Amino acid sequence: MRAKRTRAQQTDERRLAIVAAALDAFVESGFEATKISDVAARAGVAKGTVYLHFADKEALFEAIVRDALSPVVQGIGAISTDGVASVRSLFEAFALPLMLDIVESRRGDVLRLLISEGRRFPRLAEFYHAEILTPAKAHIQRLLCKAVENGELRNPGLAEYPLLVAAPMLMSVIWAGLFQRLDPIDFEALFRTHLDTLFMPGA
Amino acid sequence: MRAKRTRAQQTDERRLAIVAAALDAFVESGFEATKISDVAARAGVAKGTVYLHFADKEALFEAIVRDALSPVVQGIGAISTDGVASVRSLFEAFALPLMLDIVESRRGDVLRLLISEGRRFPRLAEFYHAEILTPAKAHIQRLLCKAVENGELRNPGLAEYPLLVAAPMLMSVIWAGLFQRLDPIDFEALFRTHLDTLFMPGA
Amino acid sequence: MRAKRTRAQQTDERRLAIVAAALDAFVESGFEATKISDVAARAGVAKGTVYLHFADKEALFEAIVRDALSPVVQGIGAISTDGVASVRSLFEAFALPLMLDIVESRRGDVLRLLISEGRRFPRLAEFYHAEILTPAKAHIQRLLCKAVENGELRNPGLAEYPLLVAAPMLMSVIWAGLFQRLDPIDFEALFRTHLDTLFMPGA
Amino acid sequence: MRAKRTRAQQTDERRLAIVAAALDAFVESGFEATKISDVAARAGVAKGTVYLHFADKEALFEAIVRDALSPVVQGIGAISTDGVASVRSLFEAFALPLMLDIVESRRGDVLRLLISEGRRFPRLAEFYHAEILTPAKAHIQRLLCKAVENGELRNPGLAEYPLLVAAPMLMSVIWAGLFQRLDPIDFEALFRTHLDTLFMPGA
DNA sequence: AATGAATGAGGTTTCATTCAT
DNA sequence: AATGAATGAAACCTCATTCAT
Repeated sequence: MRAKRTRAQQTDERRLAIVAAALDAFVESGFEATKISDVAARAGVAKGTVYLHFADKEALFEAIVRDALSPVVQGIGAISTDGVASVRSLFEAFALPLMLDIVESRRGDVLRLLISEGRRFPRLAEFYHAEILTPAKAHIQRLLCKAVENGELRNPGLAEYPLLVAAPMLMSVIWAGLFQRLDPIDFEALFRTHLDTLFMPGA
Repeated sequence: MRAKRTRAQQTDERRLAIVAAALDAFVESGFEATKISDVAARAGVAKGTVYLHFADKEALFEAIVRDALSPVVQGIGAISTDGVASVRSLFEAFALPLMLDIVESRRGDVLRLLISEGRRFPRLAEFYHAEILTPAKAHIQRLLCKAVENGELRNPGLAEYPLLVAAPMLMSVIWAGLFQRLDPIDFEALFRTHLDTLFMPGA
Repeated sequence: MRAKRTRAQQTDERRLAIVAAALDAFVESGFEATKISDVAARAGVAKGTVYLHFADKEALFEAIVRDALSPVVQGIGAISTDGVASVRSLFEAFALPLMLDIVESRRGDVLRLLISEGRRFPRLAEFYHAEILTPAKAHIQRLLCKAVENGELRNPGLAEYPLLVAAPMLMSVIWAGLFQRLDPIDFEALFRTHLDTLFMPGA
Repeated sequence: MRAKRTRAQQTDERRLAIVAAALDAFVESGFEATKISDVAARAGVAKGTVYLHFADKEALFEAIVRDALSPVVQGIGAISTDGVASVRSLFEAFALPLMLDIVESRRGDVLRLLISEGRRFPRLAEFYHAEILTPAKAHIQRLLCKAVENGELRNPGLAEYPLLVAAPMLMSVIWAGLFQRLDPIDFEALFRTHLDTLFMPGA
C-alpha cells in the first residue's frame, strides 16, 4: 500500500482535477454559463480552492484552453517531411487519423470552445493563431509544395492556400458538435473524398 | 394618408426595432452576456416592452435567429438549376458573391452566433439543419450531378459529399470572425482556387 | 383619504428611507462592517433597490455623508457678524446650543463617522475641509478679530488660531461617542469654562 | 553565547514581529479592511502562525492596541509634580514635546485607530479610559491646582476641566490624520498659543 | 512550533422578470 | 400598449479560520 501521497502531490492532483472539471464544464456550457461552484463540485473541492489555483474565472478559462492546446502545439513541431515519396499516402497515414481523433475527442471540444468564445478572448485567439494555425499552415504548405514537385496535385495553385486543405476538418468539427446527432456523417469517407479531389487519381 | 401611423403599425415598428437591436446585441456579446436592458436601450424602448413581444430571453434569442435566417431559407428555395450549361460559371456567378457577402455581412455574424450557441439551443440547430443545411445540401448536390453529367468535375465522387464544396465558406466565416484582423485572407482568391480544385481546367 | 401617492413620490420616499437607513447603519458599524443587505432591510426594500439609487457601496457612503453635512454647509454661510456688540454673548447665544446639538445629535454621529473613515475616503475629507472647516475657521476668525477690537479676548494671539476655539467641541464629539457612557461630562459647563478661559471676566 | 537563539527567544521574536506588523496593518487600513494574510506577510510568517499567538482577529487587534498604549500608561505614572515652581514651564518642557511626538508618531496613529474603532471595541475604550485618560486627567488636574496656587492660571475654573487643556492635542492628532496634507498647521505654534491662553502673560 | 492548502460562510453586485401605474 | 422601479435569486470572489503535515 503506497496510497499515501505527499501534500504537494495531493495539491497537484487537486489542480489537475480542477483543470479537468473546468474543461468539461466550459465545453458543456461555454464561458458565461459555467459556474465556478459547478467546476468545484465536479472536481470534488470547495469553491475557494479553485481560487487558490486561478486568479479568476477568466484566468481559469484561458489556462484550461492553453493547457488543452499545448500538446497540439508540441505535436505540430514534431512532424517531419523529410524523404517523403507520396504526399497523399502521408496524408492518409497521418492526417486522416489525426482528423478523426480531433473530430471525436476532447480536442475537438476545445476547438469548438475556442471558436465559440474566441471573440471575447482575443488573447486566446492570438495564441491559437500564433502557436497552432500558423505552424500548421506552414507545415501543410511544405507538404503541398512537395506534392507539386511530385506532380501529385490536381491544382498546383492549392499550394498558395493550405487552409483549403484543412477546411473540411474544421467543418467536420463543427458538424460533429451541432449536427452529427441529427444527421450523421461518415467523416472518414468525407475526408477520403477530399483527398481524391486534391490528388491525381491512381497516385 | 399622412405621417401618422396606425397603432398596429407602431407596434410592428417597435417589434422590428427590438428584433434588430437584439440581433446586434446577441451578435456582439453572445447569449449569456447580452442584457435585456441593453437590447431595450438599443431599440429605444423600455425593458418591459421587450417582454410584451417575447416571453423571455431564450424566446427572443430563438426568434431573432430564426428571423435572420428566414431570408436565407427563401433564397435557397428560389434558385433554379434549369438549363444551366456550365456549373462552374454558375458557381462563379452566384456562389462567389453569396459567399463574400456571407463572410463579411450580418449573415456571417448570425452564422457565427449559431455556431457558438447552437449547443445550448438544440431547437435552433435543428431548425437550421432542416430549413437551411438540408435544402442547401440538396441544391449543391443537384448542381454537382449536373456537373458530373457535363464532365466538369475532376472528382465525380464529390457529388456524394456536397458539404466538401461548402467547407471553405464555413472556414472563411470563422476566419473572418476570429483571425482576419490578425492575418487577413483574400477570400475571393481563396474561393477561386477552391473552384479551380473542383472543376476541370479550361472549363 | 389622499393616502395615494404617485409613483415618483413613492420612489422618492424609498430613496429617503434608504438614505436614512444607510446613515444609521454606517454610523453604527462603520463603512466596512455595514452590509448592504442590512441597509436594505432597515429601509424595508430589497437589496437590489439600493443599487437602483446608488452605484455601489462607496457611492452610497459618500452620498449619505455629503447629504448629512450639507445643511451644516448652508448654516455656516447664513451666519452674520454685523453689528455685534459682545462676541462672548454671541458665542453663548449661538455656538453653545450649536455645540450641544452637534455633540448629542445625528450630526455628531456623522462627524464621528467622518473622523473614522476619512482616511479611506479622501474625497470626503477634502469636501469637509473645503465646505465646512475652512468657512467655519474664517467665520470664527472674523469673530475673534472683532473680539480683539472690543478688547474682549484675554489672549489676542488666539485670533491666529481659530481652531483652538473649536477644539473643545471636537473633543466633546469624540468623548460623547466613546466615553460618555463610562464617564459622563457636562458638556455645557465644559464649554462655559472654555469661554471663561477665552474671554475677559465680567465682559 | 553565539548568534544561536533559543527556541523561546525565536518564538518571542516572532510574536513581536507579528505585533509590529499587525499594528502597521491596522493603522493603515482599520480593523475590517486588514487581512490576516497581510499581517502574516508583513511579519514574515505563515498565516497559521498568527493563530498560534492570538485566538482570532479581534484578540489580535485588542492585544496590539493595548501593547501600543501600555508605554503611555507607564509614562504617565512616572511623571512627578513635586517641587515644581512654574507649571507653564513644565508644560513647555514636557507636554509640548510629548504632544508633537504624539501628533507625528506611531502613538498618534494608535490614537486615531482607537477613535475610529472604539465604538466596536468597547473593551478597548474602557481600557483606554481607565488606564490612560483617567490618570492623565488626574495628573493634569494636579498640575492645574498647583498653577492655581501659583496664580499662574488666567481662569482658575479650568482646574475643574482638565480635558480643556488636552483638547488641542486631540484636535491636532485628528487634523494630522485627515487634513494636514490639505492644509498644514504649525502644531508647535498652535500649542504655544494655547499655553498663552491658559497662563498669565509674563509668567 | 510552524506551515499554507483547503474550506465555506458571507459579502457585493448583476440582471431576468414582474407588475402597478 | 408601454413603462421602469422593484425584486430577489444567483453569481463571483474574499478571507477568517482550521488542520494535516
